[in-house]
Amino acid sequence: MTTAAPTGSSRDLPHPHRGEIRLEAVLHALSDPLRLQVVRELAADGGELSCSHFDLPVTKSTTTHHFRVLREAGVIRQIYRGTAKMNGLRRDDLDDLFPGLLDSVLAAAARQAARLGNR
Amino acid sequence: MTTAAPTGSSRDLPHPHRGEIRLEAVLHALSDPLRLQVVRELAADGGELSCSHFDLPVTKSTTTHHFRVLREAGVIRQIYRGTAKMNGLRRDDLDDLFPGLLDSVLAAAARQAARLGNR
DNA sequence: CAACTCGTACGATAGACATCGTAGTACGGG
DNA sequence: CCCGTACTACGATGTCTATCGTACGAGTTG
Repeated sequence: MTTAAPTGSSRDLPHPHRGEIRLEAVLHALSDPLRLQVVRELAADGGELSCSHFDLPVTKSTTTHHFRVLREAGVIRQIYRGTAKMNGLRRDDLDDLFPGLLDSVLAAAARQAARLGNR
Repeated sequence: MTTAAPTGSSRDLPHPHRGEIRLEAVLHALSDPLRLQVVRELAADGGELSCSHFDLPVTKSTTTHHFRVLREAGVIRQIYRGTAKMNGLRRDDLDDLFPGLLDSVLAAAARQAARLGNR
């Protein structure tokens, strides 16, 4: 299935180059509750998750929109793998540009979730 | 008589209680370039600065707006001192709620400023 | 090929936000 | 007591954003 090629998908998605990632855009991307939740799950998983894995309380159109915001801000990397689109955190790039930032935000999110009664 | 009250000012500004500060609101407040710049200057100073100390490329109305966003997000504390309004970072509260977050953001901002040619 | 799944594109809409200008309020000093 | 300084309040405006619905495109599989 799909031979052994690296998912020779022809559909490519535009990602900002590492040097183009702006702190303000990253913070803005993370300031939305749904997007922050997505990032938390991606971080917890550590690997790649398909868009459909997330059960967000919005329509698919809106989900697409949020994933694009995350991708264009440089927070996640998206690649097509067959019919699914896989999402992964750009940990390497973010840690290189802003050391400790992602971990602090994730820790803060976890802390707040615990404080407010995580469910 | 406010006896030994600190600057017995009668004008009080509404601040969120420590437990009401939301991570998303903080991130959103910091995602604006002007507000991030203000926070950086406040952090660098360490103390309190008046609104008029900042030379932002916007009108005073807009400046007022940005300071209110920062205050309502719980990032800064504002108090009237005579005719001036002094602004200070809520380091204690932020560090307690989200340890390391503020420092990471400040470090990231400094890093990006250096990378993009700070002037 | 046809059907199905996954996700996109586009258009619409309501709300939020950054910005301004003008008019007004609070304080302190001459 | 009047004026200047510092900041606010309000209204207007253009832009951005989150959301939806419907129609479509790309892959996989029967």
